[in-house]
Amino acid sequence: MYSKQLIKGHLVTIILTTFKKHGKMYGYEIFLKVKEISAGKIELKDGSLYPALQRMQKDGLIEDEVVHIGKRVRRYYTLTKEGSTRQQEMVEELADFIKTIQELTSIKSSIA
Amino acid sequence: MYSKQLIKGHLVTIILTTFKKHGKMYGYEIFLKVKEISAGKIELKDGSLYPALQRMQKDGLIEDEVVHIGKRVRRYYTLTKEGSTRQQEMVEELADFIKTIQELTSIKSSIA
DNA sequence: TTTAAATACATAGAAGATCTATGTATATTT
DNA sequence: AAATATACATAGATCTTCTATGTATTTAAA
Repeated sequence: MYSKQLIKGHLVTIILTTFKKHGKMYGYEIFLKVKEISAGKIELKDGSLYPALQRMQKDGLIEDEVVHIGKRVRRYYTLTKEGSTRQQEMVEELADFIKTIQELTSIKSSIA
Repeated sequence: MYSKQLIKGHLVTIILTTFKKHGKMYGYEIFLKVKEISAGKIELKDGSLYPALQRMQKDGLIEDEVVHIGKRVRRYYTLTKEGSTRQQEMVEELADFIKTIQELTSIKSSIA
């Protein structure tokens, strides 16, 4: 399980990335998928997930569609084009960042 | 320049990592070093840096030493053992996390 | 020599994301 | 019948970082 701090800065990245792999998902499904594909390292809290989904929709990253399953309500979300672009940007930036950090800590760079 | 959001979650990691490379530093020096070694991609704000240093000291990650340079005051900081350990943990966790994220986005895993 | 820029630290208050805690219901399993 | 899983939601707290501001010295430029 990753630290709270780490999840904190990357909730949107995590959710967007999960959408990239699975097209259409509802909140609870996202929770399950993220847990599964992260091998249990990421367990989103519903108190974080649902507000995040609302924010992301407001920001135009995802779109929703309400479906009635028996007496239950399910709110399905799909990535928008903007959301897809954003996902790519965020992952690339993160990869670049960790590269920078790792260069700093390498033995080579600390001797040079 | 990395996005504000990205810096936001990793200020402490950035600062600790810079200490790992350079032993003893004062605030403004950290600002300069980080800017230099990140090739301008990270420019810490003093309003973020100084409070962060105070927090980190309170948390036992760094120790300070006040030095008078002429009429100026410089507050030098050094990594504690705990700070050094924390730095390693944070970088390792971040590397693991980005690996998880990247696995999710790879073509292979999205086809499989 | 006045002015601007760089050096050096600091704090107050705002903004924003996420967490904890709580609430409401239905469906399924024990 | 009770417990657990499914499903969504919100209020308020917390924490980090940002913006804005303040103070003061030193150096470079005009």
